[in-house]
Amino acid sequence: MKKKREGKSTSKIFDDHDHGMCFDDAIEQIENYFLKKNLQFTPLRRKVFEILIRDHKPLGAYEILEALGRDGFSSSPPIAYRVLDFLMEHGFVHKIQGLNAFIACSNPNHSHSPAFVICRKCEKVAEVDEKKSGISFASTNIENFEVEKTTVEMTGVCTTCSSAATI
Amino acid sequence: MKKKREGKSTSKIFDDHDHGMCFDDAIEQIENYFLKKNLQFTPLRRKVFEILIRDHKPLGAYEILEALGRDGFSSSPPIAYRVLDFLMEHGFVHKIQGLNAFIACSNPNHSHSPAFVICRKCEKVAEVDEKKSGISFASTNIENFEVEKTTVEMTGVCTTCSSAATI
DNA sequence: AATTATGGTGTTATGTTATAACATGTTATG
DNA sequence: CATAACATGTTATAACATAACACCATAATT
Repeated sequence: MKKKREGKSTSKIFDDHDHGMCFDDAIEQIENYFLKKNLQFTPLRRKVFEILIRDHKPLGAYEILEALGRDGFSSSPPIAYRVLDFLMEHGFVHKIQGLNAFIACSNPNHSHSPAFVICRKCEKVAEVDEKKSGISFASTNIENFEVEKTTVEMTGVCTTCSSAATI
Repeated sequence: MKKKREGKSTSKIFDDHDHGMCFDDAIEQIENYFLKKNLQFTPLRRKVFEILIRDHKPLGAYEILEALGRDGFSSSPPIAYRVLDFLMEHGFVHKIQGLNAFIACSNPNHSHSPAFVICRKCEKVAEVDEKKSGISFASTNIENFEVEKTTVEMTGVCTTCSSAATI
């Protein structure tokens, strides 16, 4: 059995960017980044990133694998997980813990501590920044602990879904 | 192969409560809550909660199942997952997404939006409130979206682990 | 040029986490 | 008693993730 990962939404936070720009910009950014860092932006890595950025929605590792298979790449699990780990290390992909899914980063230049808004009905996901989320990371500073990474996910229902349906 | 979920720490946030009190209080609280709500605090549910509260550390579902088996309960997966879902619904157990593990709530009276501090070395977990975490949920209010649940996890290294070792 | 090291990809097998579907028992209610 | 609602039990399988090792290309070293 398969979980669905699809849906439409007109909620602002999910649609407040130009997706065409988003795709081109993102590809260019990642290319430049890897060039500068002397890292290989191989066909496989490019393909995984393209799969994620073109849908601009969270995909499970096995969905990515299917897409890779359709495009002539190997589709055994380690392939996807390795590339995803690599892209996550460099901040171009994030994992949505609540969905066991992966999504292309919306703003590699900005926050390294992204927050996500997840509609549990349509499973659309928006990456938001401090101001939009109302969550302040400003003083994330805990006694006797060095925070390396923060996971912030807000699950709920977007207006589109809540106005459309029952529970 | 099995992941370890153990370790020691003297960091304040991990040890700033009296565990004896914690156990007794928690049992009493959950009993009262279920009584008031007319819900059954069955032997199985009690056992699962006791397993979690006595260790006071995150346990995987299958670790809980082993413990249940040792205590004469069934140890097939749905048993644990159902009870955990039930206890989570009522706020007595939280899931630590970053560890795929479950932990007893430290303060059922307080925040419904807990934040967790997770040491990636010893895997100790502390549930913290807004003030301690430096994260403010005060204005968590997103346009066109109704937030139902927040997940906040801060992963890093506690002082004990960082002073003890190499990476 | 041969050797070795490194990094990327491929493959098999298996480990780990979670749920579907259905059966059985138990308690509350009409 | 009948029946509904809830709790637990069981089997099977789905979904997610990693270990371990093989192969090939390119870079660095001799």
